[in-house]
Amino acid sequence: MVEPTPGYELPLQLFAAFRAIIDAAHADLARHGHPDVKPMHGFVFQAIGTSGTTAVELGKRLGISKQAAGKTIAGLEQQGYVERAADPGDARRKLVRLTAKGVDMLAVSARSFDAIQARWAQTIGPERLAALQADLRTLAPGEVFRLDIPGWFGADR
Amino acid sequence: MVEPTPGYELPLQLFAAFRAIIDAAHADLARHGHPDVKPMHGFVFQAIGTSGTTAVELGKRLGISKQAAGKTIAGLEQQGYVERAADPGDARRKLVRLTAKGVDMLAVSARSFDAIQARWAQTIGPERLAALQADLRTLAPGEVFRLDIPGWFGADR
DNA sequence: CCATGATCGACAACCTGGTTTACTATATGG
DNA sequence: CCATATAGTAAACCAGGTTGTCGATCATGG
Repeated sequence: MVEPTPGYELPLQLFAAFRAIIDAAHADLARHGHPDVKPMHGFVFQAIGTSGTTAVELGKRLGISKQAAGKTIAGLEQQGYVERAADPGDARRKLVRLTAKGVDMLAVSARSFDAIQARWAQTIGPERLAALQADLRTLAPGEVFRLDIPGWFGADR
Repeated sequence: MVEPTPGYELPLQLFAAFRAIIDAAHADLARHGHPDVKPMHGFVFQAIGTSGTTAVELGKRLGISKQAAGKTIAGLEQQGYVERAADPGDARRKLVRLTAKGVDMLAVSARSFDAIQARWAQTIGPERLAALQADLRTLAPGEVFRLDIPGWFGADR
């Protein structure tokens, strides 16, 4: 058995695992008062962080245009997860910060991710999970997380 | 150090690894005569397979509506990757099959995925990679691969 | 001190891909 | 022979991303 699996299975497995985590986390979120957040939003909140940011900065962190970041912020503002305030030191900028609701969502999702990780550690053993993560770090060295999934996946150009 | 990484890193690592593979494969494809295929298309080709399928069947396999499948097929047909023919046994159905170009693309991508897998095996060691794949299979047991990434990622639940 | 250039946020037009709803054509079974 | 189910297509719409543009506001160099 030199070649147990065809090479195309590896990316599928990676993605299935990714999706399994995200789905589990969002099932958790729905159960804890955040039924309307989309998978994307979690990453946006993470990128905003507790100290706030601006549209341009958010765009850079997520690897999308500032316009796209602005649209996302507008949507999140309407849902009550973030709020915008003028920057006292620079009238061009608008500070984007998480509301209490946004902070709560971030806390719930952090707990959820930790719980999932713990469950996985229990399933395959903590040392196996640690090895898995170490190997992933080696193979896909830590780049910034980029959020342009739809465009990346579907558009090439 | 009981908890070396916060739980939210795990999905990010998984996705980064997934993306690294896909990007490498498509760089390969671009170098071998298929510069205009998008990440999505590879999965579509895989779902069509060498024996062909229909729009409805394709939609089921990819977890998207038959209309979306039809649109994708139309695009691929225009690019010369698939062709449609009437089903002699059922005048409602239209058989979708890969053209020679489509088959070639599938072959190139298969070779590419194998090469990437081999490279990874070399990097972390074959037994580590085997362990990684075995663990992923355990943690995200083999579901059907679903292609509705854009909608899934961005749609509410 | 001010002109020039860079930066921030917003708007508009457009693209891709997905969804729902609706309709036609063809099978199939009571 | 008719009722129902299925295959494919089209239209209208939505979400999210992109580029291009613009006004307002800094920052800097002459």
